[in-house]
Amino acid sequence: MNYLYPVKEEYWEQASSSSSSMNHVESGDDSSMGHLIPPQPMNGLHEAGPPPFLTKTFDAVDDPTTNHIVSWTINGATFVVWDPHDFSVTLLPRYFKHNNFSSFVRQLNTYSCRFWISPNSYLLLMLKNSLKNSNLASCLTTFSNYYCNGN
Amino acid sequence: MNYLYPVKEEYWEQASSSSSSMNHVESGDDSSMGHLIPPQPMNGLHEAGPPPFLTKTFDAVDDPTTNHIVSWTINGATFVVWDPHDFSVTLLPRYFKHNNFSSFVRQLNTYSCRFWISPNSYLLLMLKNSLKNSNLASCLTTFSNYYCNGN
DNA sequence: GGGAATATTCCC
DNA sequence: GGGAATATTCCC
Repeated sequence: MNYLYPVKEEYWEQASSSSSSMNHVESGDDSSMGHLIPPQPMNGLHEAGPPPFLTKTFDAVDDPTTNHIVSWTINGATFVVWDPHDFSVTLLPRYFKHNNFSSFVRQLNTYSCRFWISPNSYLLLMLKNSLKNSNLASCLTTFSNYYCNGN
Repeated sequence: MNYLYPVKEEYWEQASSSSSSMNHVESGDDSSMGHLIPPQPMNGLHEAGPPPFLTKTFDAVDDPTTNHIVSWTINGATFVVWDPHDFSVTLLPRYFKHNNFSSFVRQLNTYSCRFWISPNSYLLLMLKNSLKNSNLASCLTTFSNYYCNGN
C-alpha cells in the first residue's frame, strides 16, 4: 500500500527555503514595525522562526495556482476563501493534518484573527505585506491588534 | 482532487459500535478488576469511554488481516509489531494522523507502557483481555502498574 | 521515557 | 471565539 501523506513536513522547512516569500528582507518597508526585532537570516538550526501554522497559511494563500479557491485581496491586507468546501477538502490536507474549516479558523483565532461570512465567500483577515518578513507572528499580532480586535 | 483521509473519525465511534470488541460484557471475567467500575452500556451520547488512542490501538492489533504486521502474543498480554516499517507506513495512517513509530510509542508511554527491541521485532506491552471491556484506560493503567513499571 | 510546544478536536 | 482535552512533534 505504502500510503504517503501529502502533508508538508513542518519542522524542517523553517530552517530551509521552502516557504515562498519568507527570505526576502525588504528594508525600508517596516516603518510601522520599528519596535519589532528586524528579520534575521535563517541559517541557524535553532532559529525559532514564525509558527508553522502561519507559514503554511501564507503559502496556501500565496500560491497563484489556487487563486480560484483562496487569494489575497487587492490591498493585500486580507485574503478571501472563495470556495470554502474546495478549500477544506482539497487545500487544507496539503498543508495540515485535517480537512476541517473550523479547525483552520480555530487556529486563526489563536492569532487574534476573526472571520466574516460574505454572501459568496468567507473573508479572512491577514496582512500580506507584513508576512513577507520573518517576524510573521509579531507582525500578524501587531496588525490584528490594530485592525481585527473589536470587530 | 477530493482528497479524503483514511483516518477513522475518532469521536463518533466511541458512542457507536465500530470498535470491534468493546461491547462484549463478559461477567465473571473481572476477578482481578473488582475495584474497577464495571462496564457500562454505551447508549448515552455523553459516555466518556476509553481514550480514542487506546481503542484505535486495540483495533489495529486485533485486526486478523494484519497479523503479519502486528498481532497479539499467545498469552494475550502483549502484542508484537513484527514489521515496524510496514506498521508505520501502512497501518498507523489508517488509525492516526501520522506515520511515525516514535509518535505512537510516545502515546503508549503516556499510558505507562514501555517497549523493548527484540532481534526480529518491536515488542509492545498491552493487556488484551482487559481491553475487551470498556474500562480500557483503567485496566491498562492497572496492568501497567503491575507489569510495566520498573522494567 | 517524558516535558513542553504546537496542532486538532470537542464543546460551551 | 476560545477553554480544555487529546494528539503529534521536537528535544532533552
